[in-house]
Amino acid sequence: MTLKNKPISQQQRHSYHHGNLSDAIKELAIKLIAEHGVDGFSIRQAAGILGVASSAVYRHYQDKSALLKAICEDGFFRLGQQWVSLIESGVVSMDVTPQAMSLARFSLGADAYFKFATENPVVFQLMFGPYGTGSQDWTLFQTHSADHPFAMLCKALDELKSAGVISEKARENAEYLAFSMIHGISCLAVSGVFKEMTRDQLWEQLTLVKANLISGLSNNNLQKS
Amino acid sequence: MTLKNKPISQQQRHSYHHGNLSDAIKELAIKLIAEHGVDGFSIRQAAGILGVASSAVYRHYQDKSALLKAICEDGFFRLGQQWVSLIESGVVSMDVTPQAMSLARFSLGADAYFKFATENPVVFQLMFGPYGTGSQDWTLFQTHSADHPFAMLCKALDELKSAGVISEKARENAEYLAFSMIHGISCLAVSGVFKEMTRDQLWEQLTLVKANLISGLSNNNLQKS
DNA sequence: GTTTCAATGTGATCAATGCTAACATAAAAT
DNA sequence: ATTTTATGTTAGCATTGATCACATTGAAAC
Repeated sequence: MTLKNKPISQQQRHSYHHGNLSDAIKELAIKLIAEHGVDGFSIRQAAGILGVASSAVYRHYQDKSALLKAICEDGFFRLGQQWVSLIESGVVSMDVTPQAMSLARFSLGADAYFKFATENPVVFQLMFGPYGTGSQDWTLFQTHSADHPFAMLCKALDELKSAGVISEKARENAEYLAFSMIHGISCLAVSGVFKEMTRDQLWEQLTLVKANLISGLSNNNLQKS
Repeated sequence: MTLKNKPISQQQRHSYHHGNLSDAIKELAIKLIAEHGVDGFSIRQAAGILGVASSAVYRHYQDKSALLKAICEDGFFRLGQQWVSLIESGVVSMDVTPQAMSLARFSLGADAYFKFATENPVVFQLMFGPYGTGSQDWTLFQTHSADHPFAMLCKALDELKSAGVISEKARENAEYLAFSMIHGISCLAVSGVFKEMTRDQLWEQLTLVKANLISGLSNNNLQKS
């Protein structure tokens, strides 16, 4: 996602060059996929809506899967951003214990993840589908960069350990455990399984998951099956 | 999935009628999707491999999405079957407490879910994708039937409650909590996020999830965030 | 046993799609 | 001003999903 941010142009362009086709097609693709599903989406149709020849798209993306993968990359980036911004926006009262602080920050991070998933269902599903983490070249889920969602989760868990909420032993291997749970509820919320729940009921389920996770981690009796 | 089970015929048929096209195309579709992705799969190619005109497929499925949905239906059915069979195969020693018994049965159920997902990644991803739970007509995830995976999960939780492993309060709303966790780990295992883990490491993660879930549920301190 | 008919498979065909190639234009670099 | 690079256009090919009229089969009805 570059910095130029022209909105999807209702106003038709009159110049030969579109000006921001690379971003515009990603934005439009998300909208169209939401309406007609991922394989109801065609580059030709999207290009037509943008008033551009379909072949122009191939100047920006090698093929259809490259376009979808780019959307996934944006998704991971935005998810990371929102995780940070929600955590930082939440730290207003300063007279809290380190324990409560680390818990609140962990909770807000999970909220950000869940919020992103439910507000961007198309992108979220793409991110963990064949064009995202399922794709061959493994650049999307590199956890090394500090602003990656997974790295943030690890950091939140570290804080819980430092604050003494969870033990050192519980901290080990807690990453994938916590990730599984937060991802699981987000996944189901987006998949249609929770179709009949209200928004509030969905968030209530997330609350249960978070509470259960922390409770289990602080108990630290992780005996084998 | 009907009962006739001709294997994918290497031996070419010589009769005008294929005999079991309806099943054969489903079986082949799963194989081809595993190789070339869901939108690299074409009815024409599959029909060609089966030595049949592509139009013949449309005698059995209204369109491509109907075929994929049928695969999802089979998936839910088989998952239910395997859940039952794994549970029942595991109950050999009879001199155990009801607590241990209910725990073991719950654990085996979760194992069956995870096993199905990792052994049938294509079907599992389809099941919770646009053609499965994400499809419009809501027949796939009707939890009413007793042999449905979700119904079995509920039953396993009931047993935990009856055996006194978890409290009545913990039992409330535990369905979606437990489902989220078991589904979450299965989902990630299949999505490619855990690409670098060995099979044993994957199962270790599942063990952690199960332990954390039970631990949290038996603590029952589900305070709101 | 013949007839009838529903189930299943065939071949031709259409519009839409992914993608490429050769060419055109604008913007940027020199 | 000229050249180069980025971006867009038109035409076109091969493949696909889907439908049509027609062919073949097997089994039920007679």
